[in-house]
Amino acid sequence: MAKPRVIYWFRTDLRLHDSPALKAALDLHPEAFWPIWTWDPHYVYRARVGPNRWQFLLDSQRDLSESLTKLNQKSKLFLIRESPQTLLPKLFKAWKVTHLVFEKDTDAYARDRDAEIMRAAKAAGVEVVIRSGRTLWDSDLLVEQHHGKATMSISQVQAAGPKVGAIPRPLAAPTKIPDPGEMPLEFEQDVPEQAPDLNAQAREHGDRSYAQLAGPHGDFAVPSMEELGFTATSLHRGGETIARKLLDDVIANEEYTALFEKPKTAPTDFEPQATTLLSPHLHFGTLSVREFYWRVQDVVDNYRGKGKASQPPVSLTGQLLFRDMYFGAQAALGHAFGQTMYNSHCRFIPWHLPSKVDHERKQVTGEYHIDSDEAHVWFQRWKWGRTGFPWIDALMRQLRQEGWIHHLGRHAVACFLTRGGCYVSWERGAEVFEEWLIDHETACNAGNWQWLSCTAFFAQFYRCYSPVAFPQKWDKDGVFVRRYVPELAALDSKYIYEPWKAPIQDQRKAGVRISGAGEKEEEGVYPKPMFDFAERRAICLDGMKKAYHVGLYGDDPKVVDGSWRQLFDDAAEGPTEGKTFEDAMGEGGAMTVKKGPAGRDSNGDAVEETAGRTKGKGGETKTSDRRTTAVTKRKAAQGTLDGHVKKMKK
DNA sequence: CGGTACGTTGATAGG
DNA sequence: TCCTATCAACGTACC
Repeated sequence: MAKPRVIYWFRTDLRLHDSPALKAALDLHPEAFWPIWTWDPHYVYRARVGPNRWQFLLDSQRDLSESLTKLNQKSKLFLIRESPQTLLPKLFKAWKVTHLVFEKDTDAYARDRDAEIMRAAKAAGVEVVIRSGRTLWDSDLLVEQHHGKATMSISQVQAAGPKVGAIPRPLAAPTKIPDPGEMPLEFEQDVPEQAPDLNAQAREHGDRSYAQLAGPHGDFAVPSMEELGFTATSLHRGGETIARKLLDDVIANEEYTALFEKPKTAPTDFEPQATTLLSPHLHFGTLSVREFYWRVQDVVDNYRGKGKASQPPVSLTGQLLFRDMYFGAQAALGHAFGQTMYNSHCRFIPWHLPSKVDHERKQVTGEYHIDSDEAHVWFQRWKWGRTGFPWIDALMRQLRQEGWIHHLGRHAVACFLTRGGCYVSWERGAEVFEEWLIDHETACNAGNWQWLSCTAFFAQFYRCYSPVAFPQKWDKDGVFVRRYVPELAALDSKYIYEPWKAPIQDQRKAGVRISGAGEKEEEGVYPKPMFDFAERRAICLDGMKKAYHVGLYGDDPKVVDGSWRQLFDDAAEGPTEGKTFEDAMGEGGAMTVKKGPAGRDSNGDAVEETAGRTKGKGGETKTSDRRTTAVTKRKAAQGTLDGHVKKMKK
């Protein structure tokens, strides 16, 4: 029998410590061992990845590569620039590979990709070895122990997890690795199609990373930011070395580790932030989640200090349980988990700016309908931190610059965009997070957006975050706002969260004018709030109540074919303008993407929104005209309704 | 079936 | 500063 010639395919596990898959690969005692990374065009062009996450990835790859070289001078992370689906079959042959080893990835795209790779490996006579290592428990086994259903609450995870088994103690890092074999690349490179490149807007020039299979110097090196055309702004850097140092620092502080309660940490803290900043390392696998778990758990078990150690779900280990919960939901629901349409667990709410859907594939296309110009403006102002609400704007600017905001900050901006302000689809917000977060994790992002928008996991929509009151719990003087919205740095504390209330003299004294709608950045000017929050909150609350009463889910035939509109017609209250959109879903067709450009968003190239460039559709229906009028009237009535109701009750 | 307790992180008024 | 009840009210688990 031939001696094992093993490709170890790094993907979600850029580390040497505690990697079950890496251990399995080395336990084969390979004659040749190639640690590789395939530069996947799906990630480069079709996923939304902003400059700061690119920087974090390249950091992580370089650090791993150096660590591999320390174990064997001849080895490194060999980065090959081609789609794995086309590349790996060629490598199997050219390098006489006997085994392919990788860590299990339950993301919807990854499952499709890996199934294809496994078919190719079978055809080539290559044995595939897969190990779970990304979560506390194998997500598929977790689902199995939860009776084959999506894990939708933390108690379900706490019940099903132990049935899968005890969380394994971390494995040691390898102390040596075998030599790589010869690496002939005597085959054609399949150069990927760039378009559509969802990251084109953020690049300074076109992507150049596919110039050669082994990179511009033929040395299998990690691409540079320059090749990709990005400039990062974040100081949060990647790599296993940094991850382990961060973890050591957390663990060294026994009190912090043992007493940690997430809801009590301050979203307004910066330098240092109130939470661990380890999430991006979990995402790239530069830190093992099980190692994190046990290092924390050992501190908790031995804690004899003041107070009682905190417990899940608020404790540090509780945070990891949530991560496994979202992974379990995604493992059970697949592609549908990342969208409303066809998602059996996601409530249908007639949000503005709904996703366009390819009904053949039952997947969203990445584009969206502009059903309301007003909502679209609100969305853009939210994204770019110009809503006129300093708390929201500070968070969104911190997110763009640093790629990270505190969990409760994410709650604040997510609630504001969806059920507590703009009534815009959670999918729009999730896309912005996907692009800008350095710790973006598909499962957690989709899950958390569903949670905050009260479409799944959480239903108490009447608990609404105020952009004025909420941050004052931690930061009365608005130090956080002054840091990220420097226009307001000198404003008196009593106006810091509501600058529109500052008298002209106070504005002048602070060197800022509260004026305009934030169309463009102007020295010394901060926009007026884009709406009356109390009024919007009431309208949204009413819309949520109505939508909950109707009780549709994303996989309901009425949602899919557009006939849901009839259910909202008569008693429609609040923001059901969603139904004015000239969406072809109403005809039940899969033609949502096909209709020609026209309509009101044809001039809307303000949609710098990645796949945006939403081509609208012409042709308002009679119904929608009627609807628009009705809604306008209703809006006016409701603005005052909230106040009246309250006063009457008192 | 009915009632009740609970659910990681709301806002507000009042003690 | 910290605690409580109220606001108007969600779904789920469990007795």
